[in-house]
Amino acid sequence: MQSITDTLKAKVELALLKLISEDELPDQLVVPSQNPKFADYQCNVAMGLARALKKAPRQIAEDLVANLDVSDICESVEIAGPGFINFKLKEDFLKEVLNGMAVDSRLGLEKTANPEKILVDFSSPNLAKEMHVGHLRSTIIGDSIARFLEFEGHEVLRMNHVGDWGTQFGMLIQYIREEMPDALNNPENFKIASLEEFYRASKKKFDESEEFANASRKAVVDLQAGEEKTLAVWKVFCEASMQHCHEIYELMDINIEDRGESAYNDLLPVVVDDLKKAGHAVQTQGAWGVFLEGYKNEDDEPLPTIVQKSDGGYIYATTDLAAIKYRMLEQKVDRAIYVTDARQKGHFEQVFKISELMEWSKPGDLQHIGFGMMLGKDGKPFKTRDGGTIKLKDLLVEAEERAYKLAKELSPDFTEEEFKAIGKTAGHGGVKYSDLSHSIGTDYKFDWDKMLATDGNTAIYLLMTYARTRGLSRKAGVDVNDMLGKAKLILDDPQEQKLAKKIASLLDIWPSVTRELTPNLLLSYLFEIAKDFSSFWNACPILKPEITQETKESRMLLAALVGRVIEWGLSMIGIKVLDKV
RNA sequence: GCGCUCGUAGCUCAGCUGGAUAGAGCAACGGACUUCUAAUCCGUAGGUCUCAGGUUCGAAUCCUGACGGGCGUACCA
Repeated sequence: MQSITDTLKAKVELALLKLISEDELPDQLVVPSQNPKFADYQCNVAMGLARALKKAPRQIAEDLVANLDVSDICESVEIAGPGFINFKLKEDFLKEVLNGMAVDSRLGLEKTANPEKILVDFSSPNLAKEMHVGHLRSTIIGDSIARFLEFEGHEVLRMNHVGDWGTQFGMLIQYIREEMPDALNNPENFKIASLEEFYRASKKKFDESEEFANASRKAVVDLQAGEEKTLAVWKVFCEASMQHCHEIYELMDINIEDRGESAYNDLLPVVVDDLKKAGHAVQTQGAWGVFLEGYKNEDDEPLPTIVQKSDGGYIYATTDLAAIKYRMLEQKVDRAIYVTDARQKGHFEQVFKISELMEWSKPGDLQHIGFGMMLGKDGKPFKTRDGGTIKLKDLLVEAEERAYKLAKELSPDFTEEEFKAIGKTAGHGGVKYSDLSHSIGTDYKFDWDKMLATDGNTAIYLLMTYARTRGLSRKAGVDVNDMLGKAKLILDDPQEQKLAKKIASLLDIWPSVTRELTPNLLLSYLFEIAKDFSSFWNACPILKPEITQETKESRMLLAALVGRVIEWGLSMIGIKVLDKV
């Protein structure tokens, strides 16, 4: 469906083309009015065109309006101030838009006209250790972006580029060899109770025993040489660790496909060879590196991106390049999006540039989305009381417990089953929501109390708003969704009008959310619609006896639309709604 | 040194492809419950958008420079 802005834009463009040529058209022809006092929508182009047209802005505005026919959708068009053109919407048109949204399973949001194959690289923990809060943002943001793109109609590959290779694995392999020989005979029964402890125990032995340390180093060599028995132990370990990860993914309702770094092992020498042959990689202080323009060291000398170490080993740039080559050339993806911590920005810039030099990708094919740090309430990195790393599992369990307790406290008459459902949804959902309600790029402070607050921009507030629409159905004895496509809208009360406009503006918000990949924009919209619904709820009775049948049905229809928008919107960040909260 | 990034209300944060009087939540203060779930709503107050220049009819937004914080700076990821 065309959004109201787009509908207006098309008409303004038509009128404007009578005054100027097509390549003189400004970018933003129509925008929603910032202050509803002025208008619903406004056009600000007259001021900008004054110089080019050598006319007073007000005159241009008048000429534009003279050529403009919006009588079917606008109640009034007024010129104000220096040359703002203000549009006031016709109620019938607003109703038309809402009715269109009501009967569409996608709320009027169209699929993309150009579906692409898009890879989203996210989560990507290191298998040597248990997942911790450091993996949270990548997992949550990546999943949400994948959901956006899937909803848009793209083919999305959700890839878990797990760290399953490297020197730290030697130690762990040797530990299994010595302490858990059973694992080798019965790999299917092998389970690591606590990865963290396992790592710590291995590390301890490594530090204490010279013999063990040497054996560990040997294990790395064996591993890289592809020695069969060592590979078998490694595999056992990786699978056990991966199982841990997927327990967490299941808790968080996240779908992702694993493909470890080790999958690119065979490609590493090939990639370096490619770079050498193309003349991009050159020898530098015993290593091989690519000198890119614009990278300098302290002495203003060119700085290379190392792709092969002086000892012949490969490093992360090599692995990432191999993955890019594989993804672009073999998997033939149109685009790849990397969701990692913002500190890796420089690294990806370099790797992307090298890929472009090799013509594996074009500018824009590869995108790095860097997120800021998750900090504690005090503004310092989020840690346990004694300064340790917080395990992701522990965080999720605590979130669930806190939400469960809160529900018990506030709605004591609910059933145990309902408490549990709220614990899970509001707990895990709250973690997702508090993360995604902030802009991705900047650091944000995590605060338990804020995450679980019943007011403000939180998951609970939205869940509760949705539950209200369900409660209304129960009370009325009729599902509000039955009104979709059936009831006739009446928008007499200011709160009804405000809410109706907010619902319609989804059609404007969503395209920029998917274009810019900004979950926080979607969530602040959902919060606004929930707020407007609450105001409406308080001002506009629905089931009171004095309410006419028509008004009742119209208001139930509005409630149904709000419910559907919230249900859909939360699903875009991986939260399922509940009938009772 | 160089590069990236941030600086907006007491606090947490939006807004940053330039538009009218800079927004929201929390906290503060004042109101509304024999309720359609008050886990809510209505209202009040709160600002030199770090600072200084510049571009522009118009700057929180773009440019330059300072100041302050965070991060990155060749063989870790």
